[in-house]
Amino acid sequence: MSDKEIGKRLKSIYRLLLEAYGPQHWWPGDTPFEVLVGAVLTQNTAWANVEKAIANLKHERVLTFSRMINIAPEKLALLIRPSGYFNIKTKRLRHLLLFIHSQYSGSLSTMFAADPAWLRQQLLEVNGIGPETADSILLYAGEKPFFVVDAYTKRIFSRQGLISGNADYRAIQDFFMENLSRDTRFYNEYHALIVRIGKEHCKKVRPLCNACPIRSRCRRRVQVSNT
DNA sequence: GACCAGGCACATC
DNA sequence: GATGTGCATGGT
Repeated sequence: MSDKEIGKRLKSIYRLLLEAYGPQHWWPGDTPFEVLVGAVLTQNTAWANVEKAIANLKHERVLTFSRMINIAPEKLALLIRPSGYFNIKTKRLRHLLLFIHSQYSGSLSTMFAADPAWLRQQLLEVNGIGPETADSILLYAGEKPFFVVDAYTKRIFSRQGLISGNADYRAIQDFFMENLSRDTRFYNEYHALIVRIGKEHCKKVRPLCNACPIRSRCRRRVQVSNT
């Protein structure tokens, strides 16, 4: 398949998803700081559990940079407990906050004014910030055009036959970014739609059901039993 | 009760 | 470099 055909295919899938589900209005957060915190809390975690943790943080009024960096780690862990992995996530949040404090004086707007590629490298050096979390922060908190790759992206697009099943993060991200124009709004919506269809149709073991908007192109099309 | 969720770091081979 | 494991709560 030529590059031109791949680009058309990716845009076609995007259109199908948008027609089926409409705009997803991501990221679900009121401020860039809330988005950044949510990006850590949602690591391998259902969003509904993250919402409970965010609600706790809001109720205790610690969802700002200066408040969160100053509260006791034990208290932070207690508040984010519903999002799971609360001890490790407390450490990861603190690593991230200390990085922003030392490098950007605790200012997200200063941080996002830095060269995006350089900032991405810096974020990846923070313990607890991997490629998906870094790209989520860059795209959804900083509005920088980085395509976010997650488990659903890999599963869905390998089933579509567009990427290899053993492609790594960078290879998959390059695949999208080399075949789609670098557009923050577009990347925002595309990833959100992938998560949406992933939750409904493309879970790890569940086969696609007949209502899947891209089923006709899916290699793993399986008849669903009556359960 | 098993499986899954919008990952990541680290140990081991 | 690839593979396995710990981290943990809450919904289905």
